[in-house]
Amino acid sequence: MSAEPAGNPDRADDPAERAWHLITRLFAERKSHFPDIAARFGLNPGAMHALLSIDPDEPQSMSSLAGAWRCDASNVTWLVDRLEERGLAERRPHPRDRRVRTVALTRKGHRLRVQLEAEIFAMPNALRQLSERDLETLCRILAKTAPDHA
Amino acid sequence: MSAEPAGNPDRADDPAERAWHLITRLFAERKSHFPDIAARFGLNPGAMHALLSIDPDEPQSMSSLAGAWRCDASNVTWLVDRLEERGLAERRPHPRDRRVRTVALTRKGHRLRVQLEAEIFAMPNALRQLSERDLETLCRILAKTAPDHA
DNA sequence: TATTGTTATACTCTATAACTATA
DNA sequence: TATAGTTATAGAGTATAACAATA
Repeated sequence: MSAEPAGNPDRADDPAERAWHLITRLFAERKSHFPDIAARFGLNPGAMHALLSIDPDEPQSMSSLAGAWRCDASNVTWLVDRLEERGLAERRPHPRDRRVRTVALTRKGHRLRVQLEAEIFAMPNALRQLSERDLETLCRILAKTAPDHA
Repeated sequence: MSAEPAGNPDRADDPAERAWHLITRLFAERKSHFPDIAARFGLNPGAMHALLSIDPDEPQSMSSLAGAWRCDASNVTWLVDRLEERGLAERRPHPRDRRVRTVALTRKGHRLRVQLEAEIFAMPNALRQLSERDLETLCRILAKTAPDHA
C-alpha cells in the first residue's frame, strides 16, 4: 500500500517491532516499483495478479480461482478471457466433470510469469551489501519463522 | 501480488537470495489479509492506498497526488471527492497560488489511517516466536540495510 | 501562453441476476 | 435439485479531451 515503511514508533524499544519495521522498509522499496513493472509488461493489476497466482504446474477450476482472487465468478470469466486473448492462459476441460473448466498458463504465459517474478521479487540492493557472514546469520534466524521449521 | 513466497530456486545456494526469499515469505503472509482489512474498514483499494499515502502532516496538491498515485488528475478529483464525502479528507486553498488546491486528512481520516496502519503492518506471529537474542541480532544486521546507516 | 483543477464522456473492471449445461 | 460457468446488465473506477480560473 503505502511506500512508507511501517512500524509503531511507540514500540521502538521492542526488538520484534524494530525488526519488522526494518523488514517492511526493505519491502516498501520494492513495492513502489510495482506499477511501473506492470505497465512495462502491458499488464493491469488484475492481470498481473492473475498471472502470478495461477499455479503454473496444476490447472485450477474457474470457481477455485474466484475463491483465490476473492472476486465473482463472472469476473473470472472476463479476466481469463483477457488472458486468453493475449495467449497467456487457456481453458481446458476437466477430465471427469464436464461442467468444470480448468485454467492453465500457456508456454507464453509461463515465460511472462518468470520475467515478471524476476522483476517483482528482485532482491533489493541493500541486502546485497551485507557480508556473507551477516547473510548466513540472517538466513539461520529467519528460517525459524518458516512454517516448515522443525 | 501473489500470496506465494518469492525467490529464485536456481539460486538457493546464494545466501542473499535465500534471505530475501524468507523475508518475502514473511510479508506474503500479511499481504494475503489486505483485501479483508480493506473490506472491514469499508474501503476499496484506491481509497485505502490514498488514505495511507496522503502525508498526514503536510497537505499536498492534487497534481502531486496524481504523480504519487500514477493516475490521471481527473481521477484524483474523483477519489478526493469520495474521501471528502466520507469526511476523511478535505481540500484547502494554497496559501500563495490560487489555482492550487491542497488535500489534507481530517481528524477522522487521521484516526482511520492509524487504525488501518496497525492492521496492515501488523507484525506476523512468526517473528514474535523468535528469541530476544535472535531478534536483537536481526535488528543489528537489518539496520545496516537502512538508507541512513552510517 | 502555460498550468491547476474540474467537467463531460467513454472505456475498463467488477458485481448481481438470469440462464445453459452437466451432475 | 444443485453446481460450474457464461451472458446480460448495471455500477464503480479510470483515462482522455475540452474547459474555466489563475499564473
